[in-house]
Amino acid sequence: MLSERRLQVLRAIVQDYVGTEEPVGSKALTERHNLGVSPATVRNDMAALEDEGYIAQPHTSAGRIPTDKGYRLFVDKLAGVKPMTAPERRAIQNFLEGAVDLDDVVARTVRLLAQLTRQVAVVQYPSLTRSTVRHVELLSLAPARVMLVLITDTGRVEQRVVDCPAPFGETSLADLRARLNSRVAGRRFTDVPGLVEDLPEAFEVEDRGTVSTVLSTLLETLVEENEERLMIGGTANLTRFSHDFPLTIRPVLEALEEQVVLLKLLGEAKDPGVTVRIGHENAHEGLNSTSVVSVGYGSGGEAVAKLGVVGPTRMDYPGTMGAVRAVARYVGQILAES
Amino acid sequence: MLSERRLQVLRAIVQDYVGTEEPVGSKALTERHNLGVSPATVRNDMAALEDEGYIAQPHTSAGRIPTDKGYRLFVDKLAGVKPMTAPERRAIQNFLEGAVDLDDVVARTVRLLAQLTRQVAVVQYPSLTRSTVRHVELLSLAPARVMLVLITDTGRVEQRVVDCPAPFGETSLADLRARLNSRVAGRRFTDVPGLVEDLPEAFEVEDRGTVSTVLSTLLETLVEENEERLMIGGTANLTRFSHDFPLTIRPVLEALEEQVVLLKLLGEAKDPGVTVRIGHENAHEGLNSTSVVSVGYGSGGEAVAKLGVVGPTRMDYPGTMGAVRAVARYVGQILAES
DNA sequence: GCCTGGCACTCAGCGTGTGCGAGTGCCAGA
DNA sequence: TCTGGCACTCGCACACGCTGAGTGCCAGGC
Repeated sequence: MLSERRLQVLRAIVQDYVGTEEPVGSKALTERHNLGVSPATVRNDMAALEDEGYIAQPHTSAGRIPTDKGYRLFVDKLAGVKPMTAPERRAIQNFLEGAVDLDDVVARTVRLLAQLTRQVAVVQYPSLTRSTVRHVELLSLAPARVMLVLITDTGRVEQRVVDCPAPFGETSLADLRARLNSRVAGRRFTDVPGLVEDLPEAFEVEDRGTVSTVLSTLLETLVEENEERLMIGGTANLTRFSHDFPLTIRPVLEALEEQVVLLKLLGEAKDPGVTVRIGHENAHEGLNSTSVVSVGYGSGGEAVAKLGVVGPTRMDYPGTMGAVRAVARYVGQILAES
Repeated sequence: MLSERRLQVLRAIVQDYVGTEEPVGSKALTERHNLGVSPATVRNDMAALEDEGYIAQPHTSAGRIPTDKGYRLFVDKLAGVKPMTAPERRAIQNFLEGAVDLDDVVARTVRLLAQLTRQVAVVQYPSLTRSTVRHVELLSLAPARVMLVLITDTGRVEQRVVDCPAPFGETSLADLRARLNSRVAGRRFTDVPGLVEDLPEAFEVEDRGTVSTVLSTLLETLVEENEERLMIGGTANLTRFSHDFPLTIRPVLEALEEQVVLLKLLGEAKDPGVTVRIGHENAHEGLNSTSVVSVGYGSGGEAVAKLGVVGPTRMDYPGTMGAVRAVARYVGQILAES
């Protein structure tokens, strides 16, 4: 177990390193933080911290920098979440309130997060697993062609064109529309399959094929929608660090282009609160020199999707976590209102 | 007017520079291209080309590199468009044919372009100015709340929630839906305003306010939709050139995040064919060291939107133009089919 | 037992100096 | 008009030495 002072030293190292972006030595530490001890003592503490793997030297005769493990300890034990100031909170709220539709909410959130944290922002579209169906609309495009429009309570609209096995009359269509809505409107996506199972039986034999086709398309859409989309922004912020890790920017950009990677990244975070994954804790290789700060957000109490930022391991964790948490809260509010 | 040989020399310089990314000298030129003259002669030609502003020296005692003006001449007079090979064309077609909806088409196109050209790809969503309305759907969410869903022939779906000034009954809603669709279905966006102008008059006085509100929201949506969205990909390719212009990557990334800038960029290209904007020809400062190759695409003969790539001025113009043109063609085909 | 000051050591970074070589411009001759 | 030759320029790579920040270790003090 590390002594209290050694933890202080580690905290000071992390803070200084995040600020200066340069390895920090024992003398500088005692000067900038009043630890009440001499550099020599700090050196001993540093040696101990290095033995334990919390800090490392880039090369002999250089200062120390925190390791992933050091950051982890810092985040877990040494630093809290820095709350946003009241003006900042107001600014967030104002900015988000101008949104006109879901796309706009997500786009604004991305820009906001990127600006606040000066890092790369990633926002997942609200998921539909927890969502409910607001309305299902069926339109006849041609005798044997139906357009299916699904409207969710999160404001998403999805459409599919269905080719029917047989012509389908307007009255049958209206009938199906009415029956469908009375059963699934207001219900959760996950419940829909069970609710419509026996629906074809209510129709004439010649229409049953079409009804089944429409229903299976609907179920398909529900599932597909679950494969989330996401939006990303602020990649220009990556270049702020390019002088430190110019060769790392490449794989990071590549990873950020792979939606699958990002979805996994966000998905891994299971905590109810803000989750931080540091350096090698990220499964994806290209992101081994970055940290991901993410959190779930949702319209009710429940999280329906995630958002977060990607930045260098050397980031201002308390501030970033505060910003991410605050943005998530306000996005949740906005979604609940609309 | 430049002599034929001098044009040859310019072409050779551009080709070599694109290939090697290093300033090219007179000796290397005569060795790699059989121009039939000695390096000394080439030097004289180079001096002339430099006087005219087609090439420049990064510093004394270095080889020459093409200027923006040089590239311009190269693109206009010295190089054609390199057509795709048959296997490449097949690959493009196969890749695009797997798309399930409009989002998917655009997403695939971006990835395809980025891969083919190994540069940053930008694809504008198909514009709606030329589009027609397939269907307008109205749903009652609450007594004084209506959801408006607009479905276009390009497969786009847009929705807006309308707060009505007064409660609006189901029958009135059905009436409005029917009248609206009979007037605008199949019509062009631009024609819609004139077609619905007198529609409120057909309704009872107490409903007219609501009808007007719904109609103006519809018109708003049509206009807003015109403010195009776009998708971008392949930014990781920028890093391939970072060793040449490490300080330029920042403004480029920033410019690429500004949708407005990109839309302007694509919008500027007026030619029916492939348009190339080189270096300082781009209005935006951040893109002064890049070239933009763009082209319109559309489902019929008409171009409904644009797509293109952004890369360093030192790019393989014939190949890039070929790829851009080919992709645009196939995307047009796909859109026409669906 | 822990902290402190002192001391010798290490080593990245920086500025200077030097040689190399690619490339140039110019000129006289074919 | 082209060519070969020649002197010149200058960026680049490498070697060298210095400096200073930082370290580890140790003996002495509280």
